[in-house]
Amino acid sequence: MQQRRSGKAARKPNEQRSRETRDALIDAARKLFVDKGFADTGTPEIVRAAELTRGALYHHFADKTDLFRAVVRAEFAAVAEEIDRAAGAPGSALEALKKGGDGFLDAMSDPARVRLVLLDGPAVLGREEIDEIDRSTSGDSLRLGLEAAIDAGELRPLPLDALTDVFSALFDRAALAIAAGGSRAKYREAIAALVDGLAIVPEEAGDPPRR
Amino acid sequence: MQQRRSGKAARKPNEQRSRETRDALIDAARKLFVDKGFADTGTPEIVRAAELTRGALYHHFADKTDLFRAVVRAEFAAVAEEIDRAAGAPGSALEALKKGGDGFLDAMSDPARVRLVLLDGPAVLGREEIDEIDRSTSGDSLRLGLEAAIDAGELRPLPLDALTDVFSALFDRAALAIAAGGSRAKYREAIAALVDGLAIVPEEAGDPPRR
DNA sequence: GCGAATACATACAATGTGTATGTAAATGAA
DNA sequence: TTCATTTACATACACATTGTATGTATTCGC
Repeated sequence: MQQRRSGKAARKPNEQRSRETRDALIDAARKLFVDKGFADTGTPEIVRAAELTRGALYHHFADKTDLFRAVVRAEFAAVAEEIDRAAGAPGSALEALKKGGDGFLDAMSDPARVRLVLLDGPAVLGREEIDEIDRSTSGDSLRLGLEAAIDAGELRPLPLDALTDVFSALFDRAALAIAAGGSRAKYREAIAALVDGLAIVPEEAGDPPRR
Repeated sequence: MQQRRSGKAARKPNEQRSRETRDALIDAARKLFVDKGFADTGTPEIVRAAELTRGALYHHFADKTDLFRAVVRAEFAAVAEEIDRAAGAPGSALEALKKGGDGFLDAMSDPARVRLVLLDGPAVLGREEIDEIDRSTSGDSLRLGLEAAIDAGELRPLPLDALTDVFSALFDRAALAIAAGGSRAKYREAIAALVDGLAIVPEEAGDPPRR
């Protein structure tokens, strides 16, 4: 016989082993980063939780920040997926925007996620990198939605960059506030009012929307 | 003769000495926190820049975070002062809001300040404490402005908490984007459009504002 | 089956944080 | 004035954490 199969639980192929180790580290780190923040979480604690050693961590990640990066990326990916799944049928461009916004707030209903994506993320990785991650995962769907609405003549034409950014800020803050105990209904109302305010009402339709 | 006045540069009274030391620490820390971030700035570096020792730092501040807190508080105070100074004559409630917004963006035109107040601040001290500092310094002027505009019938009635928060987010993001090189004019236009969208147009005035 | 690469574990060096302790000058009461 | 106390630091230290260097067992590719 070869050295394998000697009763001692054979090792898994490298690829699977690596993936499992990485995932274990990311999972453990996510929990700790969320509970105590990036700065107050040490690598010894992370590997203890993952039942590994720091050697494994520094083999798979360049440093602690790089592990955090992986955690945040995974979180963004999960958010994007949830939003996509909740997107549903198109309808009007404005409707799509609204749906997307709701999807975002749903996806962000987890305070842990909010902390990672909106608080520690930008501070640790920098806004620049966070924006890049955002674009690469959620596919710039907000910008596209706004552009479509403007092109469809449903929304007043405004600088797209700024508008996108400003709406993104709106939703981010709403998510932050809701995670902190704020009333989701009130934030939805406020945001809806802002969107409606930018909507172009068909000439003869009379009054602007009242609700 | 007494031991004083022996040519060796007498020490200053305690109060003044303390104030100068604290200020020196805060100044040095501010510069470093801005340049390299909170986490990557060590206390040895700070005291070296301030030409003091860590003993002085830990005498005046509970820990590194407490020093950061002092830096951020000073920054908020400076912002509030600038805004107040730029406030000028009242005019309509909506005008006051606009003035306040411009004042904020002016005060926030320093990227260093943006980083302290909008990036590292919330991450290090927590959003809760930052909000409290904000309220205690800028005196909740945004909320009051919005409330006044609503009461004056110039703005659609919406949940004040959420509206305040959402507008605050708008301005914060604009400041962030402008500090990162974005076009101030575009953000002003986008925000102005949002405000106008919420404005109540007098019954007979006809079209909603176009610009 | 064998050399090379992979996936770790262990040991180590450097740095930073907070604390304990020591000291000189300022303060305040007698 | 004197002297005890408090203030404002400086110095020394104990501890934790980070990243790196090194060692080792498998697995991979030929």
